[in-house]
Amino acid sequence: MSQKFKSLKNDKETKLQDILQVALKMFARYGYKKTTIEDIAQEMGMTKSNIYFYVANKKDLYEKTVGNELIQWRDTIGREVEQVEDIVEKFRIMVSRAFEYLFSHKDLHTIVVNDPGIFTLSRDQDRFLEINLGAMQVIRMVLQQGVSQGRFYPVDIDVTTDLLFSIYIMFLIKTSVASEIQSVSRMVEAGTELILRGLCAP
Amino acid sequence: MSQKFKSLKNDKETKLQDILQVALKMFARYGYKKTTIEDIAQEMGMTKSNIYFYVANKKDLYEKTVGNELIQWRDTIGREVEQVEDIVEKFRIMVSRAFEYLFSHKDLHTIVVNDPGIFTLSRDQDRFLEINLGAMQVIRMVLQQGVSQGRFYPVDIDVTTDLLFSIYIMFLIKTSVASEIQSVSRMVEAGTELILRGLCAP
DNA sequence: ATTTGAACAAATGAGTCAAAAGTTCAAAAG
DNA sequence: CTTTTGAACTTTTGACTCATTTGTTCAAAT
Repeated sequence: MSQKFKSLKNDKETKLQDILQVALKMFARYGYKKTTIEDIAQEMGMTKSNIYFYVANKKDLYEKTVGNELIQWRDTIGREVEQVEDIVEKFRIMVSRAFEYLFSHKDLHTIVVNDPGIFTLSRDQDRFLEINLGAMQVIRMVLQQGVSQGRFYPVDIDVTTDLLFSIYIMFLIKTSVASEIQSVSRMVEAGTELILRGLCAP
Repeated sequence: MSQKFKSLKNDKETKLQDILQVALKMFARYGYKKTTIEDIAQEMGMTKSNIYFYVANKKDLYEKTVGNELIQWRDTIGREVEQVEDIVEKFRIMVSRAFEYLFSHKDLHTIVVNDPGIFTLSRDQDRFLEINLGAMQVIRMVLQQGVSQGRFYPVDIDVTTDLLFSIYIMFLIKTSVASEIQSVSRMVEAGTELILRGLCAP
């Protein structure tokens, strides 16, 4: 029975994932407003009322769709960072791979461009706070390792994590504005080296 | 005649300044939409049509009002920075005084909170680009001095100026969101020290 | 050079309405 | 017991009208 229960849950979770993939394409192509539940149901070959078996409402569907992508993004970078030995190199990889990921996932990138509210500098209007707290955890780990290894200055971990995450979001906002992508990547590079110099103890 | 011309221009400029001061109070109190040209004219003791002798239209009045404040802000900080000898202290003063200024000018602060578009990370939707380019000039000067004195690493001045200005705007956006003011000021302090360490050559 | 009043133009808010989209749920299907 | 459906219900949207307010212009007066 536990077996059956689990397999059923898996089926539901799998179909939800299918829905989220379809929704991702739709939202990227038409935007939130122009995409209807019926559109997505049709593409899935089901009726729109059935969508409500998987999500609570349209907004929930959208947030599950975007949130799903953000989680994969975060976890991918987290895994890649873990595999790097040297702490300075780890920091560089964390930054560069995070930006590369966004550029190579066009649907997510399009959604982000059309919905600037996804990245916000104000914590209390962050619709993906929980996910972002996890992303901050990646930064925090790197700082902690650097400090405990004696490679970094003994900075205040919490404040510095907030600071670096805010700078990261600032760059994401800048890259989300279609124009000026070239100048931003130069700024990211310069910023990474400047901050690494500021972090590293002599 | 040159004398007369000049005094007349001064009168006009002076009255424009009066209008901008009245408009500042009004816009801070009621916001852009709820403030009418008639409100301001009445407060000035003139008719609304006369306002158009000083400004082109309502939007122009608003931008002159805000722009005027931004220019005073920028110039005040610029003057204060000039008077500091030591380059590191100069950098610290530039940052701390810029934030203190905003907090001590409540009308400007209120307007900024109600119109988040005043501070934008996207250059091509910056309504005050010209003024902000001047503000960046203050940063650029400090960087140039630091580098030419050999106190700072020979960083790329243009890219680093862009970077620091973006971080500055990021902080302004965060402080414009009523909440979390305390945590932001700690981040500004931490950020200033981190960046100074990254800038300073050993 | 400044100011005004009167006239004109544009924007706004309230109200109506039908169509479209979102949502619920009892019953059917598997 | 899980999943799906069709039909009914509710909410939102967009198009339209209309009176009022607000923004803007300009010739004439100060």
